[in-house]
Amino acid sequence: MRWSRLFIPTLRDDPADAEVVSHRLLVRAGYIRQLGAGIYSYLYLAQRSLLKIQQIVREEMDRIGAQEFYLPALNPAEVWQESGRYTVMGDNLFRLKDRTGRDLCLGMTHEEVMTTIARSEVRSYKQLPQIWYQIQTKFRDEPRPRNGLLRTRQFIMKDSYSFDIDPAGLDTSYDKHREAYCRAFDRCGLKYSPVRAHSGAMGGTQSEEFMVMCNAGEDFVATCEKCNYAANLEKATSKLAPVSDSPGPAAPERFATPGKKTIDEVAAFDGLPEASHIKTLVYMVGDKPLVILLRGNHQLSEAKLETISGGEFRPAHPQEILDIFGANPGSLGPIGIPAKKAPRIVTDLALQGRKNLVAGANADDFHIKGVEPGRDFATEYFDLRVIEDGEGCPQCDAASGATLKVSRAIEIGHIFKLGYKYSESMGARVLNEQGKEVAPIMGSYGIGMERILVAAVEQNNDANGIAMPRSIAPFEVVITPVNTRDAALTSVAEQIYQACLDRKIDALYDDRDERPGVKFKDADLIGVPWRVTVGRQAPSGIVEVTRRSTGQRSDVNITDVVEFLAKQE
RNA sequence: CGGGGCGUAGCGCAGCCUGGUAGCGCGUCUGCCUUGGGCGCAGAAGGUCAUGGGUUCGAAUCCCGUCGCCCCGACCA
Repeated sequence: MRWSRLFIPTLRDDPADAEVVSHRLLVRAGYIRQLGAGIYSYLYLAQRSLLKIQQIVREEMDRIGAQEFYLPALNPAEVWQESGRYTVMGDNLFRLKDRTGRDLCLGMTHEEVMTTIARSEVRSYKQLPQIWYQIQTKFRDEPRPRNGLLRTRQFIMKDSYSFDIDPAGLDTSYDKHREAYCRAFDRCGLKYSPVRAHSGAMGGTQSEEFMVMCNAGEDFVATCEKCNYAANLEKATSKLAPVSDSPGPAAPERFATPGKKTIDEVAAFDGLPEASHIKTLVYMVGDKPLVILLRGNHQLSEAKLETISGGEFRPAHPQEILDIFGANPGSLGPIGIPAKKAPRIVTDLALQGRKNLVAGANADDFHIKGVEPGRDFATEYFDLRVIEDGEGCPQCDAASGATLKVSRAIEIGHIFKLGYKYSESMGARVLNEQGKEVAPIMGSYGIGMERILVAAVEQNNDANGIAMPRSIAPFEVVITPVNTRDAALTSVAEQIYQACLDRKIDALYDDRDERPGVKFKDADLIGVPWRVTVGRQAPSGIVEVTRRSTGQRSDVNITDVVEFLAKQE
């Protein structure tokens, strides 16, 4: 392509409304323009890049035997009502009505549509396994779109769905996806890590996210510095330093704590560390209260709560708390809850085996000391807290001193064993070898296309702009004659450009009548990985090749330059 | 949904407090010049000041409403 004929609207200044690097650079480099909140137009450069990303993903999906479909984005509401997600997804689902008043929605993923196809067409275990995928636009009415292409309301996703006759089959489909994802992300030039992920209330048995560590990310990942442990913070566990409690009294003792409500106020008042206090939280699961006990200095993980709550939950309102406990937040505890309420009490593992603790007395301005879980109240134990940076790795020997580091990350892909949720709820059935009707077991697997682009820019940029990995760069090479009015230079440039095309190298010919500085700046900004500068040495048969990522330059004979370029990364 | 900020030329911004008919830099166009890192000179075009209402002789400026966008939080298969 000849740059003089292209629409590449680069900007000198950063756009005012862009914060994160990738957003700023993609706008400045003329890849994208915003149309509305969370809605972007992908201009020529972004489209070229995204098409390359999609092609890589497509090739890797095809390699594992997956079959590409093209499915409707516009879905009848009934399909989503059947799976239950019409209500579960709440306001995140874009909803609309057609002229006759029928309810429709815009697909945010395609479990429902895929399952609809499977249930009406797949009859026998002999037809399984199947892996079906699509690379299409998805719609989500995000409460808060942000960070350029990172979180948008319309985006391109590769999503695939596997159907297997049994869990072993699902394992195979899942593993195939894992491999395909690693290959695809490697080919895209990303540094990423698969991490254990929270599988949500869907009842999934296993789930991994593919994460790219960078500050623009919205997710948090805990990684071990010494082993391969890596988990989403929603899922991460840790080893805590053991706490030895003094024996304390034989039975809990009530004491006055006038005006002390928060853990740190009570701790300062009674002189015991925060870790010797019990934090009491109250949630409503449906219309039933759930009491959650944590160590005073620990944080509740709502993601972990979700796996044990058995339903939709929310923090209890002050009035509900008063009704249950007869006391206000700040003085709540597991002992002395009015018997007729008898709420379920769950306790974080960090409190198991502890004694001589302080909890609220369920009377305003009073606490109880000498509390021992198990002895003084009955409870179930679960992992319920959010781990913190610097805690011990759950996988390493405690003696090794290996600690976890919490970092921000972008989720570029997610693989997920769905189980029977959709096949059950939507009535997909096949006959097994015994002639018995069974629900196929499903997996669902997603990759965010724009997020690969975003992650690539986040990982590969400098003060001059983007340094795109070659495999997904809009162009692989830019040929830059230093002076377009010098026919000796332009004829060499033209010749190299044509030779690149013949050699199937994606080349951009910067034939603009601009000063060299302008061309260099623009080439650096848009991130073309290789530049061939046709300048002062051209008359003696030499051009200069510059690698964008490192700035490294080599003088190359004009006759060799195309082969040289073909060999580089 | 709660909190904060912003909306003036394609982009970045000033002007608003203290009302008097809109300005700067970059970009764009024309001509000259220049050609290895956003060069220089001269000239030009380009604005319903987000929008609706109000106050006023007069509103970008003051008041009220609405819309949009950004950030923080809540939320996020």
